[in-house]
Amino acid sequence: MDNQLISFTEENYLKIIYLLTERHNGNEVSTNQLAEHTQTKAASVSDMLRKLAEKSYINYRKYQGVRLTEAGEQIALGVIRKHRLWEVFLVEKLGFGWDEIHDIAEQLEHIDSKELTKRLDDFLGNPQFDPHGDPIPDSKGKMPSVSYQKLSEISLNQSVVMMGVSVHSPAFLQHLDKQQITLGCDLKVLEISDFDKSYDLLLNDEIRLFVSNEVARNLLVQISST
Amino acid sequence: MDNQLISFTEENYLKIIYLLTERHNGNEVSTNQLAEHTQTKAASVSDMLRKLAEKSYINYRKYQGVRLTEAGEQIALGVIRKHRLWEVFLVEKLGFGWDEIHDIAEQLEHIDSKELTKRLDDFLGNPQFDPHGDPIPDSKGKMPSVSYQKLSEISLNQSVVMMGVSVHSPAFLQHLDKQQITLGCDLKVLEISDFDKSYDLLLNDEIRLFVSNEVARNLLVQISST
DNA sequence: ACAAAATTTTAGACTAATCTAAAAATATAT
DNA sequence: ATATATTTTTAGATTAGTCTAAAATTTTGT
Repeated sequence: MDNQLISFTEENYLKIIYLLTERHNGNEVSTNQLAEHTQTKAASVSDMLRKLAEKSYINYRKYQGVRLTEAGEQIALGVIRKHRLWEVFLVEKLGFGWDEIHDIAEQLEHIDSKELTKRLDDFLGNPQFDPHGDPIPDSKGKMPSVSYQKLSEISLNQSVVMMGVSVHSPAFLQHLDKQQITLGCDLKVLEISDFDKSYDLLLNDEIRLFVSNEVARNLLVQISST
Repeated sequence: MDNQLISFTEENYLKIIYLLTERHNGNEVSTNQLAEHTQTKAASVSDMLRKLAEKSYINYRKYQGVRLTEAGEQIALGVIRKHRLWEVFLVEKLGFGWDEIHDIAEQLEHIDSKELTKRLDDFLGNPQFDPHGDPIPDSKGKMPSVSYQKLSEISLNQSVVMMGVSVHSPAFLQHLDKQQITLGCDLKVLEISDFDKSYDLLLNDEIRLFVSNEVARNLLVQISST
């Protein structure tokens, strides 16, 4: 519609490169990591990287991993923007659970229409965060700044607000649902077990809750301002 | 998501075969017609028809044109259902004009998630017709029955309700917008010119309006019950 | 520091969807 | 009714994205 020059597949690679770079604090992404996340083999990734480098979407030195160029990053951010806006739509307007939306948004993120994205954004009230707490880039590709900490880095007796998750698997999200841990809820660290580093929490000043260290490492929180 | 077995492209062919068959009152669709509507060449269509026949989505005898099987029709109706539901969404929820939605719906119609379609349908209030007046098949593939006539078949002094269009080009739709002819409006045939068969109409019992025979042939109407 | 292990790239092949050019079948027109 | 025109199919290529197997490069462990 707005852009005939880049394929569905290329968009996907650029998106994944962006997200993995972010996860590695800006370090290069390796071929094998990409193969894992694109559900393909390393050989296929090598081919695609050659192609993306040719089109100047990435900086690529053989055997040395890969980084997005400014052009590549803008495309990645556009795809991520659409993905997260559609996730908001699916949850806020259609009533999906946060554990059900990823695969649908993976499809919707490639719908190509600037006008649609703009109107969807307005329809949703220009949200800054998606249902998992991930920031939504604006139409210029600017990310809302976030400063989350892992719950596993919070000290005893500290109260925090639940702001996001660093794992998006349905299993993890459903686990949180079962414990009534939702975006925006209040958590206070009552005790950290010496034995297994599991957390004893107070949820919303009411309910005692135990979560494993695995859970604590994947919950993103912010120190309460109150 | 729900169906790995059929490609985007195959879905498109089946949809187009359905719509052309309908337009030809159930007669076979020719290779050249398909080439025109798929924006490809006859040779490519021949290949695809062989493939679709192999998968039992169509009945195909070389040189004799093509017709959908029950299986093919169900797939076509599913795609058409999604296309028309998304069109309702774009107009009713996002405020698009009826002339702006076709190309976006062409993309959205291939999003594969039964649950999404179901929830979208509910969100929109289970509409029976899209913004062009076309009927929306239900989840079982059943089309709401319609009995429209062309305005060009209506006799003098008859009052009718505007129910749909048989051409969806932005130019035609914008032309109707300019004349304030909208779905559901009231039209009375005041005079038909002997010279060029153009129509002198009364719109909503208020406004005199002249439309060409070309327009009259592409407006679908129903005799007013009042 | 260098052999072994791991990773990455290249080579060659496959599939889906498309194309052009040529051959085959059908339709048409005097 | 038969020559001509039109339509459709086949043959042979092309491109995007993928694969396996083998070669090249980098990393790791002692």
